[in-house]
Amino acid sequence: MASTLKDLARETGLGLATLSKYFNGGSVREKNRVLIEAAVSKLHYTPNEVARSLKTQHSRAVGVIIPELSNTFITSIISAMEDLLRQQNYAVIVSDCRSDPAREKEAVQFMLNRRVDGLINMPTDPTGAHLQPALNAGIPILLIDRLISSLMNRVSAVVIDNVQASEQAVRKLTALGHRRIGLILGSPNLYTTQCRLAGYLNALLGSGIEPDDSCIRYGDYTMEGGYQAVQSLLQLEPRLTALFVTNFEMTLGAMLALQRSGIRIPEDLSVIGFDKLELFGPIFPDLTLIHQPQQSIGRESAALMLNLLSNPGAAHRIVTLSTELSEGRSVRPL
Amino acid sequence: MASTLKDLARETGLGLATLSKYFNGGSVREKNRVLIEAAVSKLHYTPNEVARSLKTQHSRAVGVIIPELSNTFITSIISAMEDLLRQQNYAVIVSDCRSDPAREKEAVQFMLNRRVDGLINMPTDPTGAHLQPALNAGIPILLIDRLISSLMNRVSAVVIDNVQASEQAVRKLTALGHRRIGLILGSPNLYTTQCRLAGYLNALLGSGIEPDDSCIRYGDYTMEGGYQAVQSLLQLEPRLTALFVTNFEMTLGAMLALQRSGIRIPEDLSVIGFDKLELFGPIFPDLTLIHQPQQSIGRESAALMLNLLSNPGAAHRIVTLSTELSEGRSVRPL
DNA sequence: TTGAAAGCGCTAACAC
DNA sequence: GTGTTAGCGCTTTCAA
Repeated sequence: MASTLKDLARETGLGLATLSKYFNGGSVREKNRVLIEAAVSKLHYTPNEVARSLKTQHSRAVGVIIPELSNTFITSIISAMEDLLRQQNYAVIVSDCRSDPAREKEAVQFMLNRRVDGLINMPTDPTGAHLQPALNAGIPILLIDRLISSLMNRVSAVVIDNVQASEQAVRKLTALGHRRIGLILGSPNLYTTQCRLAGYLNALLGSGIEPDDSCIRYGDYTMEGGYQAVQSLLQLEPRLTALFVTNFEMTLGAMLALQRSGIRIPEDLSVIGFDKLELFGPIFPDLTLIHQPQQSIGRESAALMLNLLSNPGAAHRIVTLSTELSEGRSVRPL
Repeated sequence: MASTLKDLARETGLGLATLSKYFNGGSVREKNRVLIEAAVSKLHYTPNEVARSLKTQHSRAVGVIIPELSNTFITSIISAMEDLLRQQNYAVIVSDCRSDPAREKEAVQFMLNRRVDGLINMPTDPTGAHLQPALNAGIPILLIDRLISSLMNRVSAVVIDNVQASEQAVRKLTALGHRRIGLILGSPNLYTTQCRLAGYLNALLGSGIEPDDSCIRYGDYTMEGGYQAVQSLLQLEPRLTALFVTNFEMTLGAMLALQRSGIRIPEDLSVIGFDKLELFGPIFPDLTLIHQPQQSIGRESAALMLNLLSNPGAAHRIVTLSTELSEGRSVRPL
């Protein structure tokens, strides 16, 4: 259907090598350049990347495997990433594995069959077993948001400093005299959950506060989970004086639950939330929160992957981005 | 690096054709099947889809070009779509053109260079000029969410019945006696904006109400836009008694503005919103709204595309899905 | 600077 | 059922 280099060769009388060189930025005689360009527009020639991929053994495609596509935390990252990758002529093949390890594993094989040059993965399976085939294939792997300890030095990663982010938030509360501080976390087996818990514990211990399991809830990173966690925490005696919620959806759920219980913020309870400056801004303008730089995560990921792609020998790196504590008016001294 | 059919041939002593047949579901002698499977696992063979694509002239990839990746209305559609396409072994290559027609045009060419078998597009350029190269290439094109009138019969589409959705919402208000009904729309040049305006006008005229331009605002489909539109509409004299907001983000913005102005719903104003049952549910549980079936849009799109892909001659179809009016408590008789 | 020719890994005649 | 072979559209030696 589409025209090929052969068609161009016939049209211009030139050889394949000359044409190929022209399209790959080599220098050709001026009069041939003109000849080629005329033929290109006459025949509507466009290079066939599939053939090119087969020959060069580079698909100029990267596979992106994520746990959820309809989550703006993830898609803002992907969006920034895709932008940079496509600028370098890399195609982004996405696969949403719905937080299902089995699908995730299939997705890896799917990507390998298509011979992607690299793999970017926000992992669902915390063991990283699904990545073994990609490691065998020898393509660069980049994790985002979540590390996998058993894969250190074999993959790169872009994450935020979860321990420090959480510690900073909780220290802010302890510094103001709070000692009964509630914590709402995601699923226990997630990397980010564990780090954010560690940061919380660090902060408490740093202030000589004995951690109390009854102040901690696991809310699955969903709005519903945040809502229920708050309802459950409100039963506690002695009451909490402060609360730290560790992702966007749960913060939303928690705020709604608090609002409906008639809890005043910060008079009755100091609250620090997580993520999405731009969305919370209009909805809860006074909320103090930890903000993750999604754009930077996406850009760093793309840059790191592009670097691994063009320097096949390059050592793997872990890039840790820091978060920002955005001060609102939802926290007050005890 | 990776092993090839040739390697398998050497290992098993079989010919290429036999191996190829085996991998494409043909029948081979039982003892050869065993032989092949042993060799496959020994050599870690995985078929090279790039080579296959070149040979068959089918990439088994579809390009998805959208105006925004960090928008859950869009990504819930893509998510459902990608799921079905990957099940049929189609790769989904995404490109976020940031609502920029120039990028959108580049994205089309990018996809064509990669020889995608089909293109799915939520169009930014309402003229459809960017799709011309894809039409020339003869690959199936599927529009989602927005039609392009000049391309009728040359592309397929999956849309919701915007006129009917809007008309239904506004008729509900007129039936209850409302005559001063505010309308908040997206950008004037968008297909959906025009349809939703048409539905509004139909409903008013059906009740003998003279439309009044001063009741209509264009809010760019953003939360900020919805917020400002409400502030502007609140100045009107005589006052509105009802309001219809035509997408998710603007509904959110409008509700916040109303809440902050101390307007009681439905006592002071009847309100009907748009989209996202599941998110509004927890936030504004009593809101009456028009709900678009995103999952169905995604599934229908995938099914339609798969059909076009396997029946190259198939005629283009426009699939119109209907919306659902979810009754809350934000509307009352005048 | 240019052209001829080989080959990337696969599929699909075709002959056996 | 199986093997041989040509060729998809490109890049890349190598020689001119």
